[in-house]
Amino acid sequence: MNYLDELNEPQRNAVECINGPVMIIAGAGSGKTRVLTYRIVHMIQNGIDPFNILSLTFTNKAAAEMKERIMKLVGNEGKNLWMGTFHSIFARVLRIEAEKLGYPSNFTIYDTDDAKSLIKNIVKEQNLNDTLYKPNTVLNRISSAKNSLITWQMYNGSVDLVNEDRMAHRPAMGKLYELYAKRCFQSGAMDFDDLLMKIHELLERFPEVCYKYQQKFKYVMVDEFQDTNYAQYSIVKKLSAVNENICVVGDDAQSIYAFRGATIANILNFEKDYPDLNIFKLEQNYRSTQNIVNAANKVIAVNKAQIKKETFTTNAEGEKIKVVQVATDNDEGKYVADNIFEMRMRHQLHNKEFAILYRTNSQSRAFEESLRRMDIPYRVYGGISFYQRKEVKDFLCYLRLTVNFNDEEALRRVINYPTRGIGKTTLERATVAMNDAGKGLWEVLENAPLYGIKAGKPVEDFMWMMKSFNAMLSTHNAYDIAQHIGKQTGIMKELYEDKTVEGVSRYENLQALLNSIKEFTDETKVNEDTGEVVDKTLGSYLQTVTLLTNADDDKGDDNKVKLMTVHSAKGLEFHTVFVVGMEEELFPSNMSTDDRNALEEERRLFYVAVTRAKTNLFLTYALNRYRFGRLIYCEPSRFIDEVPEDYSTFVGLRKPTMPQGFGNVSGFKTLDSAFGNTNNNRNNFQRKTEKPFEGNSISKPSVLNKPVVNIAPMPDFKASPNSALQVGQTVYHEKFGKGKLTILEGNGDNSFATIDFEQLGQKKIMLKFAKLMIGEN
DNA sequence: GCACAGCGCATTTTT
DNA sequence: TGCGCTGTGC
Repeated sequence: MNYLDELNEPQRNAVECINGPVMIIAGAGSGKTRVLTYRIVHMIQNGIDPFNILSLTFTNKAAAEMKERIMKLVGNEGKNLWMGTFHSIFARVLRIEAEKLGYPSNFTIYDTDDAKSLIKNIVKEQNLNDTLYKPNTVLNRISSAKNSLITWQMYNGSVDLVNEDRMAHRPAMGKLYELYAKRCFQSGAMDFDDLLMKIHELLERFPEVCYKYQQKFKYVMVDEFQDTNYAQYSIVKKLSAVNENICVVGDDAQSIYAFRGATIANILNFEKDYPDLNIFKLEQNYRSTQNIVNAANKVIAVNKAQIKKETFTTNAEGEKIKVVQVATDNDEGKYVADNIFEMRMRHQLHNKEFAILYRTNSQSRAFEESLRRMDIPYRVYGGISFYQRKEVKDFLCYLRLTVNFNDEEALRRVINYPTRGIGKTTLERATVAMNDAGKGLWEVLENAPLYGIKAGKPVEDFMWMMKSFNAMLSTHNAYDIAQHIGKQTGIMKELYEDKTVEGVSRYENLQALLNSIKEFTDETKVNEDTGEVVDKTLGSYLQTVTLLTNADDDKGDDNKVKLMTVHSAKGLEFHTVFVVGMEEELFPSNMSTDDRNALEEERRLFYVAVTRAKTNLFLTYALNRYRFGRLIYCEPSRFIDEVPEDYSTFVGLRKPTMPQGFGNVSGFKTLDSAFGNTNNNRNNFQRKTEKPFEGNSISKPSVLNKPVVNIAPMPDFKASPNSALQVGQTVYHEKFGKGKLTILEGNGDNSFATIDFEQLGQKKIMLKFAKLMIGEN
């Protein structure tokens, strides 16, 4: 069968348009991967050499899957494609060209933990306030500079940036950037952002190198274009400047990584940069029911910033989206587990067809408990990856140091692990000497007397041992060296003898790591660029390993319910999806509610969550939730309101409580009232009510977030400054009317007022959102 | 150098 | 709440 016949018209047009600049706007579930795959197949079948095709993705997994699909269609030729993540592809190029930039070709890649640890050290060495200069804060600042291709020299030369830092009371930021960059360089290390910035520098400074890769990559494709940052776009643009065969695929509605420097501006600039651009829009959704697609469209339409597009589907109308209110986070867990149990039986579904999606990882606990209690197998995604585990990282640092003595972070990590009597003082003195002399830590320790410090026998022994490891590099493969290191350092023995539960698991983890290294040395790999067999040295192994993440060792086929953040659910689909914790402050996150762009990103995130569902979608929220150890009241998320009633059904499981507002007023019915229970007792959410999934759902109330009672309009409502508020005052709320302020608590953005409203009773209100006007007493 | 108590602080994270 | 970091006491 001809692959072109499997495509709808816009899909086919996009596949067939292989020359010149192309932009494919692909709505959720519109068959994007299929289009990308077939487009490459189409190129190859039209005589384009796979060696000349570069295809960039965001995860190794996505790349691997696509490559596999292509190889099914074109055979082994597909192996010659350059397909991978931005970082892995460019790391490969940088290995070849590193020396031009003054780096060793076996440079180390610092992961985020290495970077933070280095920053922490620098902040300490500079005697700076570590609450002001938190590693995260500093790294984010440096990272966003790098993502915008701003070097430390440019940074310090920019009046705006320097001023910004001064205003934020962090005047040393530019200096920290400089020191950080220099230390990385000295360590022969690049962080993730460097992999992009340095490639750009390479192409910019060495025209002949640039030309070489422009000739090589005659066709360039970029997936998830909405998630690229400025640096990535600049690189891609440069690479394709000669042939201009560049194809980008993305969906602005699914841009959820702006917080990491991704910018939708790239989509808009693309249209500007390539006036003869061919644009294709894939708007037919093959994944979800009409109810889900329509609801998603309505939700995303609330955003102001977006490219116009309307997805549609010819799928069945489907069941309505269930909006579920429960009393507490534990009830939410129970509700979801009960429903999975029930639906599994009733519709013959597998565990793996269910997903529970939440905004923050910490929400997983309640669900884990309830799933365990019902014996439903599940898997939690996210959290720390295998390679970030302490024992794994420690071991990898030995390997890193063996290959690159200048790798300062690795050196610091292992120099006294297992303990060998090299203490803080030695390292502190060496650090001072290192900074004075502008040399690396290894060099200072190696020539300690030269720098006026005593290193001592333990240091000498350690360095001698490391050199002996290093000497094995040319004679032994990665596995042999790794095993030798495990023995020689005593790490394996130490962990083996630890018989605690954690100790056993640590030992197993190291065994797993060793196994994966063995796998690496056993299988023959061919460099896709040159066709030569990849060597099995430790250096080669380390090149591949740093860029792997937990998303890559996904055992996605297990038949288990999947628990993950909405972010990590991107690109996936499930029969039934529970989007849980649909509450203000949680989703949208409280970090996002005071900034329009951030809020719109949260909404796009919600859009991503909704569009993961094929058949059934539940949106659940709790009225009370334990957060940071306290029981707090929650308001339903504003996003719930944005899901039109035409496509949704409200399921009330517990009598809603008054204090949060949105209570049982004007036509709002709960299960209790549907059952004729007119108990009007407020605050009785402790009371056990009916079991979930008994199917007594009723129409979603229309009052959520809308004025609940007729309140006489207040002419000229003007909020008083929060600082002027006092307990006992009569205040006016824009929507809730007149009331008496009874409690004031918190401060700044976290200020709350409890107000006894004349019409509505007590409510706790966050001052950041609800401005109050002070009335006359 | 280690074990433990106490404090403070909490997003999301393809690389 | 629960984790990670810091300081104290052996």
